[in-house]
Amino acid sequence: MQNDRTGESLLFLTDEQLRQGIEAMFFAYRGFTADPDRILEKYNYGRAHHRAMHFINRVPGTNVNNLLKILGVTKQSLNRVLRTLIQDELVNLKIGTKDRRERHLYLTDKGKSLEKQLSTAQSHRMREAYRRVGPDAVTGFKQVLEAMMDPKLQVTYKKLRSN
Amino acid sequence: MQNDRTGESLLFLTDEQLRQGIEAMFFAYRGFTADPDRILEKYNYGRAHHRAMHFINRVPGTNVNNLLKILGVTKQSLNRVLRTLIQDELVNLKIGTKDRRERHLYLTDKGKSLEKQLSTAQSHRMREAYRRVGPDAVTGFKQVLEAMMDPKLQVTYKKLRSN
DNA sequence: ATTGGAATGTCAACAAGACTGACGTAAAAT
DNA sequence: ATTTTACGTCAGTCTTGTTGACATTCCAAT
Repeated sequence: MQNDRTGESLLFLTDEQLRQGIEAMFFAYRGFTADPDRILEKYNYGRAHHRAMHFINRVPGTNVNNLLKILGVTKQSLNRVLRTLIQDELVNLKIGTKDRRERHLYLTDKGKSLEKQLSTAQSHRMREAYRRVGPDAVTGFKQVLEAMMDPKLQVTYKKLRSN
Repeated sequence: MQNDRTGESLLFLTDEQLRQGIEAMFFAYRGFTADPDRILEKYNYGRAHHRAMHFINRVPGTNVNNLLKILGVTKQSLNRVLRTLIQDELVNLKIGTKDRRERHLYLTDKGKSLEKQLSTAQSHRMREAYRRVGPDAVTGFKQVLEAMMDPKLQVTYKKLRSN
């Protein structure tokens, strides 16, 4: 017997249904990163560079500490990436005026251009997926993802929305 | 029939909406892997071991080549992981009877037990998320993820469902 | 029966990207 | 004056991915 798709049926979610969700996440994430990865390879950058650029673009002028919290890596790990991005003039440092210990991060025009290229590629796949499944599915998609986040990251995620 | 707002509203998908989707994937994937990662650490295994065990459990008796296609890594990379899993007696090899070049992979009882532990942890988070958002959102979630996969992986994903 | 190619394993070398630990410097806060 | 914070950096390690080269086994076609 099939479960009817009412609220009650969620109490009887099968292992199989949950496994499908797990596998969907796994395979979809591969697709999600595939297009930017191809572009990054040409410039000898990796996913770590992409993520840094994405969030520097999203929160221009962020300091390093804030970026660390968003990315969830160590400062040593981020520093390695930032160093190359600054050397290659994709990212600019500005020392804080109020607190001169802080470094504020900005994308240069060159950085903005690459970031645009990457996000366009990534968005394109997402836009296509959205188009195929329709707006209601998109709403559900975002709701489930948000509910799967760690509480702290959920807060971070919501804060980004209000920028 | 599709929602009649479909075509229209999607034409106005803003960069902002797409960016939110990108960030939701990024943050949610962190949550998705967080619980199993904590368990794996105790046994000195990594995500690669988890993935291998997951799919060996899912497709018992799979040969190496098939597993390689699912995982999308090189045989050398997989081999390193399999070697430790076999040494630790989590995975069993059986040489094919029909084609004796092939190695068929199975989880041992010990392997099944760890896999169960990992999938329980991962499913728990997903079940909670599903419960909070309701069944319609879950449907949308899976639809978008499926639409985001590379076509070949989409086929792989569907094949797994019919096991 | 021989041979070509497929499936698999294995060695070596390497790189990205994560980690920990330790240390240094500048500047803000107490 | 001292402590704390923000940031950078050096060194070493680990996982997980990569290429390339080579060996073994053995099915299948000639």
